[in-house]
Amino acid sequence: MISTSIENYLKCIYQLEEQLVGERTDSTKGITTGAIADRMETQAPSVSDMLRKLSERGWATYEKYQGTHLTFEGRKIAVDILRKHRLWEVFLVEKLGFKWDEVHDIAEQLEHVVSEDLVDRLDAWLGHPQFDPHGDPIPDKKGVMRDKRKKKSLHDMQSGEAGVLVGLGDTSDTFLRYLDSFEIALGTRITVVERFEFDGSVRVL
Amino acid sequence: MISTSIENYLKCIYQLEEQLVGERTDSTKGITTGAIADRMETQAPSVSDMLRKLSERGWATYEKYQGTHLTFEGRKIAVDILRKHRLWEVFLVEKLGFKWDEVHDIAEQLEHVVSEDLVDRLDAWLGHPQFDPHGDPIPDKKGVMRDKRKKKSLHDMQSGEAGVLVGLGDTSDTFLRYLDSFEIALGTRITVVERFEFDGSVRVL
DNA sequence: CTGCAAAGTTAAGCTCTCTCAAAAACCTTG
DNA sequence: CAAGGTTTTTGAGAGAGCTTAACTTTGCAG
Repeated sequence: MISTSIENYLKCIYQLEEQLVGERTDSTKGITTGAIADRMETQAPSVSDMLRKLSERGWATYEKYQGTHLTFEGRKIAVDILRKHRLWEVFLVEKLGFKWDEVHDIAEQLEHVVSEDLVDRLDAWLGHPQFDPHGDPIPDKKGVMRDKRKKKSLHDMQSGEAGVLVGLGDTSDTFLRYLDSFEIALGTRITVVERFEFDGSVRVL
Repeated sequence: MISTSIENYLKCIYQLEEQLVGERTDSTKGITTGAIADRMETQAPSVSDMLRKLSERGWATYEKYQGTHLTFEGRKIAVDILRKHRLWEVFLVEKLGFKWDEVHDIAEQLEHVVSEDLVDRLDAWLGHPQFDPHGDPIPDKKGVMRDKRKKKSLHDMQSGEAGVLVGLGDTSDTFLRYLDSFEIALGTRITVVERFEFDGSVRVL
């Protein structure tokens, strides 16, 4: 039996690893205890404890002071949780009419419901959606994400360049509501008007 | 914060109390520790522990060796869980196409998801259903069940009497599958053909 | 290359919920 | 109405997951 807590740790580590892919990094060291503790809003000792347990169970590699990496098995579990999370988000927004900034906490609970049959049916009934309401790709049953869109970060765009918003780096409620207030949503066409080099922010249209 | 465990105990006690209403009973003693332990498939000491905790929190009355009764507050929580359980069952059967004997375990998990908004939207989206797939009434937001049908137990029917199946006493998977094998479902018209007094069973058509 | 601050780990202890064993209360029956 | 059997409670303890405090390792700055 995999506890909810373990599922959350695996998901967290997975997402931190994903995040690193985008950044230039040495990656000699794994995901650090501190990074995990920050993201999970818990204390470092809890993380140390859990990392030991995860490596005992074969879901993560872990050497003291060296951080952690998910194993293949661990990644499989994490991706499955992510799949459930994002499918439920689609359900909440498309069927129940929630706004995209309201669904995270609920999906966080629903993602831990255990039933392969349920997930399969939900997926099929929703029409095998490829992206969740925040534009994040939804892995298929085998854990494969087919993200066919060419994504480009706003920071890497030049003045005058245009594109369509397909995803977000920060999906916090406050940021989502901030975007809502400008009527910016997934699918909104955006043109970069001005770049402020001093802090990397941009003004868009 | 109400734990999943507490929710399950409250629901269990509620259902045992409901069950007693139908039976002629002295009811001087409350719901017994043993009955709860049986139904929850746990040990009696766990139940004693929990009853103490429930009464401390004001959700049940409890005197040693005298069994327990839910307070008004406790009953409110139990009914709310039941509402969620049954709404999710409707969802699983009507939207995702599960069979009525497959949904119990999943609903058992979904019922613990916490979000008032979610339940309200689910209820509205399903069209405020009055009954779950097993024919049990779904309480409204205020906890009121409006079960307008006149129910009669099979055991109380005479030979030759007919009626429509609207609910079940036993909703175990095995019993539901047994009924399925005879193509008996909610809404099926049933006529009592024969009564076997020796064990109270009946043959129906 | 050394010393010190930051990061990480170990240790001790808390809560929750469970179990098994033993003691206590209850109740039925002769 | 007492004796025995059943039910319930108490007690001791385990495992998961958390916290704080104390200690260790790391790695950067001088």
